[in-house]
Amino acid sequence: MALRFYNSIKRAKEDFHPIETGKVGLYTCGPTVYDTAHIGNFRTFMFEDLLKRWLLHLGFAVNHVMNITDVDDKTIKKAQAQGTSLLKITSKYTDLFMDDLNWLKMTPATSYPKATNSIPKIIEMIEILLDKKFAYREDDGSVYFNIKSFPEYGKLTNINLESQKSGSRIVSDEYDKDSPQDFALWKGWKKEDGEVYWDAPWGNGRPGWHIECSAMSIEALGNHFDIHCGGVDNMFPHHENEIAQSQCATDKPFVNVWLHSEFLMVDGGKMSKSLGNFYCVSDLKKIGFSPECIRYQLLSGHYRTKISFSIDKKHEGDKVVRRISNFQSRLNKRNALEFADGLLPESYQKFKKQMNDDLNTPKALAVFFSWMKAVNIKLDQNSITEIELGKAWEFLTVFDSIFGLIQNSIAEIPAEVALLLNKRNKARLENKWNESDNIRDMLKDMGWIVSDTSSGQHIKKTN
RNA sequence: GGCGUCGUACCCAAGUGGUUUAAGGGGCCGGUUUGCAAAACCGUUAUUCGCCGGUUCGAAUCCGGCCGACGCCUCCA
Repeated sequence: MALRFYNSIKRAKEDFHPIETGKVGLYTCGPTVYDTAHIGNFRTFMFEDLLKRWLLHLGFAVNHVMNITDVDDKTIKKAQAQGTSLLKITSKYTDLFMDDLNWLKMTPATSYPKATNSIPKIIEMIEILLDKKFAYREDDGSVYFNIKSFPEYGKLTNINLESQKSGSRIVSDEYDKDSPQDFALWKGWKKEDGEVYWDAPWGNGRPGWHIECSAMSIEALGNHFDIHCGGVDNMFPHHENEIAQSQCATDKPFVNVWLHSEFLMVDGGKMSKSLGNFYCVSDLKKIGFSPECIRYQLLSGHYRTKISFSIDKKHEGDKVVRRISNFQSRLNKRNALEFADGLLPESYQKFKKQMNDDLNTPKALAVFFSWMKAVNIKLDQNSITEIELGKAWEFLTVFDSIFGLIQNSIAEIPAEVALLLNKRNKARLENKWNESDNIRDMLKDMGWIVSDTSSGQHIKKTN
């Protein structure tokens, strides 16, 4: 089955054809680094990572660009509140973001351009828009995009401007605009901005809310590229505005495929900073979540449906991760790797079909689990052939290169714990069950759970 | 007010007209294994898809109505 995606702007699934054969230009809206990202933010980044991993698996050369928005109202406000520089704030939260990405086993983007490094391109684009009369200047040095000049405005989100309710934003807006829905390309310098400004032909100031994504994506991927991703909340106005300013500036179609991931819900509502109902990676780490467990929770629902995140589901993810990891060690014990020669089992074709169908991860996982069960039965019955072992190893390897659920990091075991384990092992060999059980209790009090498996003692940290 | 999504077992979650007399995961229960415990492995678990009506030879899947949940329209993944 051909690779298909649900293209938001078409509101339908369509076959994917890259502009340049074998290559994909992928732009994913990155974080605004004013605070720690929460797990809802990472749902989107995880989806984008999955998309990239799948494209890579299919053999595409992917140029993945994720921007870092390091100047806007919030970053400036935060820097002022903390009495520090914008750079200090943004580099702190950029570092934290990268640490979290890494911990969650996300594969790095090809590049992470920063808004503050793209000012020349931003200015260049605004100048073009001014020249072409798509934009206009105001007395305070700001520049606005005139949305009435772009007939296609609203195409992505099916928005009819006349029917929109006048929101509070318009009332409270401190800038002058011809039409309330026009958006800022450039915000003229104000006292509150302090040191934060750049020179532009029409006056000092800083980029508006959306232009940086257009500038960075076009700079890195060209005027017209394949895929642009983000969360559904970015559709309006962010992506709508990107389309308007980009197409008016370049006279080219901007993006072929728009992919939007749904929200992560918590307690029946969307997880968000403003509602205060969010978990950060560090919160989850503290209560014992592994990256694999989080990956499972975020990837086990389809990216276009709302999924609920819950602490109660930790057990579910843990168990799945354990089963798959255990499956790997079962295969390992049979030296499956030695028989692997690139052949894949039939189930892989089903798996591929599901992934190709708009990244249907729930179905792909179902295919994988059914297959794993069948192989487990053969392993139990000792009726598996060497060819099958090799194929199993290959499929498991492919599977994990996409989902990243196998836990191979063995926790650091403190010396005192290792000592007790040794002691217990000795006792067991001498059938001293009382001593063995006592040591197990001691370890439990210290926060370690020991299990006796056919391959010896297995130790795991409790939460 | 405008635009849009969803309602499937105890929980999560696929399936959008017949190959589904509804995937997969968790939980529960049962079995295998085991010094014990845990883990692992296997099996069982919805005649039914929010409610009502309609279309059809045939509907969870299409249409209409009702009820309920959620999202966007304002910075937000």
